[in-house]
Amino acid sequence: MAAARLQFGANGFERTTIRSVAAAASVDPALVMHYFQNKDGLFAAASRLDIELPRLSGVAPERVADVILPVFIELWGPDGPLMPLLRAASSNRTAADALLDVFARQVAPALAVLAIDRPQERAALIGAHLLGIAVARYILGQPPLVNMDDATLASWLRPVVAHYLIDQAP
Amino acid sequence: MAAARLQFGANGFERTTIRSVAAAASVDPALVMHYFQNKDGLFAAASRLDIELPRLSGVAPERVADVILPVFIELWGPDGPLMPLLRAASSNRTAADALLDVFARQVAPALAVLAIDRPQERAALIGAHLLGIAVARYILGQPPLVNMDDATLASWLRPVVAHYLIDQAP
DNA sequence: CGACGAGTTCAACAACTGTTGATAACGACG
DNA sequence: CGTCGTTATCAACAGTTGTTGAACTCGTCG
Repeated sequence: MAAARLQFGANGFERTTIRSVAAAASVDPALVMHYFQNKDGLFAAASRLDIELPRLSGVAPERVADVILPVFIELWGPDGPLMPLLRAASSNRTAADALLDVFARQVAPALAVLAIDRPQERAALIGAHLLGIAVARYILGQPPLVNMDDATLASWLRPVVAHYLIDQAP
Repeated sequence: MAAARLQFGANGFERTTIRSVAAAASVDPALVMHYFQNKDGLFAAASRLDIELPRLSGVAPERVADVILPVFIELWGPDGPLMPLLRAASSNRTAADALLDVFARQVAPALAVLAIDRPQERAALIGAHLLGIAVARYILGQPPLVNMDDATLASWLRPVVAHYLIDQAP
């Protein structure tokens, strides 16, 4: 399981083979098939996730970025549970849907309680921004974002998140 | 070439086979190999891109979003030339580096002329946000973003881009 | 005509993939 | 003791993939 998570997260779905996962676990490939029937089964098990966000109700909009960012980094970081899904999602509809589901079920509602209107749109925009930072920072490895420390990143994001939550909709 | 671009963009690197590209072009697979030596060669040729951004010098920061967005959509959209690279980048270091190169050479300088300081950081944040919207809208297919029309999206982005360009750095 | 080179096809190789069925170890339990 | 279920391994299959080298077509030029 740990080996599968590691390889799916690092290499994506197609480039991780059942054989390589089994080898990393010092186990026969057929054993992996015995527990999870499919390669899809293995992937599904490896990316099963029950993330929990901090309660946001009562948090001032200007502080939301500071509350969210640590959780965000833990989830999306190189070893975070969402990395396999994100890597796979770019060429796998099922993984993409799983990601959308996580967002719709857990992230959007948490943000929506603070939005003054159009909660879905506002949450989607915040989510897209964070997603972009995850891709740029952890997949592409863009230097300015990799080198930026988390506190600075939070400072940049603070007014943007607040804008998306409470500024007048266009 | 058109078939290759289409398939790389829709399915990513690993899931497009030389055989399927050749078949789509009604051609023998060996012919594809004859022109581009490798599958990598084919991919490189398919994602060779010389994008051109509109000149931004003189544009008011609040208008930058409106100027950039049409170009952005054309580049990152489902059939845009950057989609193959993005899909491949999630499990392919070379593609990721190619994307970073495009950004560093073409996008960042265009944005940097308007930044009041720390141009790399500011450009990277804007780029990450747009990247996130591309992933959420065109790869994941997140409903609120898919359904949002471009003008509304521009309105949301307008103050954010301006903030990243000219607001005081943290 | 004959040679040539570009365009194109054919058949095949070697490697790797997901997947399967048979089959061992082996402790638990009656 | 014998049986059972779990844990594990082995060898092998069928399909696909990137890649290769030989060969065929055909218009051009000498």
